[in-house]
Amino acid sequence: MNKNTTNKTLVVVAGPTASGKTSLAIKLAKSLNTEIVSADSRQFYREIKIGTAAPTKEELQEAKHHLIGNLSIHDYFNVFQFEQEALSCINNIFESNDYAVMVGGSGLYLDAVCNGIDNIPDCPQELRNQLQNDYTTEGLKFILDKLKQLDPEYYEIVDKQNPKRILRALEVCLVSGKTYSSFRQYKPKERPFNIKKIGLLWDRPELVDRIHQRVDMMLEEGLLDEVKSMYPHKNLNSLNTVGYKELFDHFDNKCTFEFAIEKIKTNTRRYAKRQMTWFRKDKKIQWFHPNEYEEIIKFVSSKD
RNA sequence: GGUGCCAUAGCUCAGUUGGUAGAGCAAAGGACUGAAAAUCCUUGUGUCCCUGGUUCGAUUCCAGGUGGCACCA
Repeated sequence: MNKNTTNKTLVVVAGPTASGKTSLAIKLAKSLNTEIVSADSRQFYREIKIGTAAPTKEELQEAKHHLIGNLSIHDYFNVFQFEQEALSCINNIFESNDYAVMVGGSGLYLDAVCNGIDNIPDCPQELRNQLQNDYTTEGLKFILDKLKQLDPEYYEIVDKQNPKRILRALEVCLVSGKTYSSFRQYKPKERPFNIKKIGLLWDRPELVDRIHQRVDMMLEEGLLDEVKSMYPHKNLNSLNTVGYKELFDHFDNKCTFEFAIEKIKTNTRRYAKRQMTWFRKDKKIQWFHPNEYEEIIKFVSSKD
């Protein structure tokens, strides 16, 4: 199906945390009479609703959401799986609808759906643990040298101070017997639908204010209890998340409660900043102030 | 009221034997293909409280002011 002949449109709502994505997505879904697919790398864990600012019960009733609370913190999940599942949701919605709404703040996840992501092999946990162990005991240079050997091409361009990048490349080389570079095609996948991207833009001081208020609100809603109940699982990746890791430190007596809360605010501000760094690069995003709803609707329903 | 100590970056503070300054934190900018709310990189931020004095030159020494803290009345 050609892009120009389809009348299906995926409306993407992007923006930093606390920018009002959830409520805009619901408004759009209601007015377009359609459903929402979440692209949030934390809100699909059902145990951590408060700290991830997942849509509330009431919000979920206003519009049908997909990929919210559909996983447990113990489940393994990755971007490639996300691409498949999100696409399948979107296609289902398009069977009875011309529009679908996708909302989320995880840039990599949004891009996986909009542009596709290369099919690079996954890695068994044992090998991953072993490589991680190599890194902790032998150091960065050791794994870097290994990568130089296995994939000299990627070695040239890899961020040599970022162990995660190096370890991922290594595991792919070892699992596949091919170079990591050979999988990295970056060939955009054609999607059988139009994509319209909306970005929510605030002045920085306004956004910072909203972030602080939201953290305070989370506390009122019972964040502390939620984090407490997650404490036994604090080493899971799904809980390496702003709002949780800081309070785990407090429970471990590494800092006071007040300090942990300040740290949550700081880390949320930084997270928002990183999100903006990612989104700014995407020239297809049309930026709006969140109260420009008329303009947003006009943009969504415009022909091009 | 008296005495002592302090006043330097947004914050906490270091420093300059007199040649206009630097750490941590915060902040800003950036990278990013299966753990991405993760992980990683870069970069500053200044009437050195004010006024006068000494000096070629004062943020640094001296005096006075102002503000803060402590102690004594």
